Amino acid sequence: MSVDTKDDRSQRARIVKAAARLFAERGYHAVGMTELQNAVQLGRGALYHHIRSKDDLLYDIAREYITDLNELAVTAEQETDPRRRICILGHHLISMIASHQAELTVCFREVQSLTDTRRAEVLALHTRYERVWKDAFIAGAEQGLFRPYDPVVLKGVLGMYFYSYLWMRPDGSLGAETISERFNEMALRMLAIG
Amino acid sequence: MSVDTKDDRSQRARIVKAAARLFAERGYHAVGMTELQNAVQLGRGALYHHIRSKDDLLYDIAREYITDLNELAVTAEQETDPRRRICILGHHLISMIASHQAELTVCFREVQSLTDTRRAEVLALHTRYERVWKDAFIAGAEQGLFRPYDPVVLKGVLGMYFYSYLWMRPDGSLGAETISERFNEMALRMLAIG
DNA sequence: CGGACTGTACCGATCGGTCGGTATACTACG
DNA sequence: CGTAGTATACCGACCGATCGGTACAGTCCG
Repeated sequence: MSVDTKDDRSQRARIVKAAARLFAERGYHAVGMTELQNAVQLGRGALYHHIRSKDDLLYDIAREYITDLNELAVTAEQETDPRRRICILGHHLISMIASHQAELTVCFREVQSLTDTRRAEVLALHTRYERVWKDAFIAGAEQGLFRPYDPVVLKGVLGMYFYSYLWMRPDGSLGAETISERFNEMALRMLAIG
Repeated sequence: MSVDTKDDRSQRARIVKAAARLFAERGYHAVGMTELQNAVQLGRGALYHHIRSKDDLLYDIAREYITDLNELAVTAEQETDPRRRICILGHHLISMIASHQAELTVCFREVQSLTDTRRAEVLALHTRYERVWKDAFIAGAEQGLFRPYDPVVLKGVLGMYFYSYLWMRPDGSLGAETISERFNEMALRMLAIG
């Protein structure tokens, strides 16, 4: 595994990464394959040697990162204390956004550009992820720790976290740790009784 | 002024409305002028008799609604109590999203598709709007009503409100009044001291 | 040699936008 | 009155450019 490895996998990874950045910056439909080919310094034929289609690129990005989020969520579900579970979920979410902002932006914002069946599949993964949060809210309510479950509260809390992909800056003065700590504290305030 | 008025202004309004809906549903670059012309049942020439360009359409929508939001914000600034000012801002914002969801979606999500100068202009209006919220947070902090001003709290609160354009449904069981009341209550919790 | 990798020339389709021309209604003028 | 003139609203054919994707020949390397 030398640094100048040029095998298929690493080239493909380069392409996917560049595509995620471009799609996040300007939107899937606004980015042409010529732009992508220039970004990775490859000819048209070489580009299509590594990928099947533009849509596949979007699909791979959108599916991979919501899947990762779901896998992290599964580990969070092992935490029995609803308050701590919320904090773990929040921490994972903000960390993912901070470390893969472009990919998560594509994952959240460009789902609509997928073909119908693929969009449905990816949206199901999004729903599953939200479900984990919802379950934590309900568990906390049943244990008398949180206010009774309210979908508006769920949407409000998720909005606070999700929206961060739009303003967070990797080189910003605010680190992911700081943000997730404050957001977690605010989420618990929103859920508190009384 | 009969109901079947076909003058320039009303036709143009029909076009802008249809464009906002299409842009919100599928994204600016994904919508072709042929689609728009079919949506308003007009030929290509007639369409361009009423508008100058596709970009102008996007510009008009994005600028008009963030301007409206700013105008409402100005009236909110007359309220001296920071807590009530927040509630007024939240109420206006949620009401606007509920009553003009497609237009606000375009206003928030499709700014990136504007040309550079226009995007800068519209983003400045967004910044101005956020500034009104920020000022309310700072005023509350100075009066000892809110925690010290924290940009993360500001982003969190705004995220909660803004994100609603993605999930709110005009025919949903949740009315704009319910949502804004709960969001306002949560915003005040987030800002409370201690 | 053979196969992985690459660049280039090219494909049909579609893009946003323009063109010349038509139908209709209102106004002006003899 | 009739009719010529003007403005508005509209149509559909058409424009050059660009779209995503393919064909194919050449190169490099084990």
